[in-house]
Amino acid sequence: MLKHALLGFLSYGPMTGYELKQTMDGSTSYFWHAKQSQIYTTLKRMEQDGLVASEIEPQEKRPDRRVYSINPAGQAMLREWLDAPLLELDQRKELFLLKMFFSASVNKETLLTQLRLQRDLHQKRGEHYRNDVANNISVHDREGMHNAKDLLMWGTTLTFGQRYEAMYVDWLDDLIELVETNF
Amino acid sequence: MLKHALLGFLSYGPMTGYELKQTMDGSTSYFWHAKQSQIYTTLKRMEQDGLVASEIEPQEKRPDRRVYSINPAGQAMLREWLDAPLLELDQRKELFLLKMFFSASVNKETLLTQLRLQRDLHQKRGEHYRNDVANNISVHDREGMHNAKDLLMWGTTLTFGQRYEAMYVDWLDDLIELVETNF
DNA sequence: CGCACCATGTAATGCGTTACATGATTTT
DNA sequence: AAAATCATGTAACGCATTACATGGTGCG
Repeated sequence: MLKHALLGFLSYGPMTGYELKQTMDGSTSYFWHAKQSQIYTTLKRMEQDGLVASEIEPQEKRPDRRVYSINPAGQAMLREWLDAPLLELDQRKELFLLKMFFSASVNKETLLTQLRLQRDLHQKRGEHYRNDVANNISVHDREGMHNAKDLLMWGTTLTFGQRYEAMYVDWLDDLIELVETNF
Repeated sequence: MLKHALLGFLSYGPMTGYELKQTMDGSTSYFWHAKQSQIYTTLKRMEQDGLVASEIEPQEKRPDRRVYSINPAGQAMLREWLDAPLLELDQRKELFLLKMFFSASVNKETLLTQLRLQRDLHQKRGEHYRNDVANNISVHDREGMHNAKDLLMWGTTLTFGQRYEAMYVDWLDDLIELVETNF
């Protein structure tokens, strides 16, 4: 749920909706993302529910900023969420696998085109993690605003992303070979 | 989208909403699932849109069955969907990773409990794929109603599921060790 | 006797996306 | 001169979940 992600980020310090969007895009985006519009509406609702507070910070030459900060109720909810174990795995949805499941009747070349494109996309995303995201984390490191545990947890989710993409590419390579010889 | 999954299954032959739910649970559920209620409402909408047709099959001692079959418009839509390549990766959402991202402040033992539980769940799901789902596919094999290509594609999605769970368990093992020594 | 299975659906709510709406400043 | 960035939001729509509602059959 977006609410928890926003509480998590706001626990590091006050931020605007705009900044939250950017921060998410540069960190959790490969396992949690949201559109600008959803962030704004969710923050508004969270304020009504007393989880966060906002203050308008006037600016010249730039639109005014609405800066949100977490308040005690929000902090309590974040803590509760973090402490509660996930008792069940969420069922995933992977459109590409669904397509493959039903693709026996697809023309060989059409299928190979799709598989190679998909391979390319996962390859690129894997590289993106190794470069951009890793870089982003080390920037926060140098800022010295976060402790070693934070960096460990951020790094570990990044590792997950890399391994996931590597596994995906391997699987696609195997499937491409299978289709080339068996279709 | 559920619509495509339903069209895919109905392309194998007519089925009721109830049977579609069961079939999905026993095959695509680890990359595409739906609740009974959603299946019924979606089928209804698809019939209004002219993608499928339904006929009521009266039964004694059992509630009447509403049997759906795919019609030409549905077949065309399925074909179109299968032939169109996915140009972008869908952004995933993985609640557990989000939690880990913000878990630096969580108590060591609480965190380890969560990690071990999660490891257990993924381990079990991996086994489930190796047993139940694989078995399900070989049943369809013996029925002789599907060709070699179908079985190849079904098997390959199953392989994906197994590798995914194996990767997940490995990652959790590494993280557990990291937390044990560094927290 | 109780539980699982067969079999269908509707209503309310929640989460998320797309489209709409504005407009100045800074970078290429 | 055009595009990206800064900065905010609302409205309509779509997909999915949860809860509600019903009731007979078969098995242990």
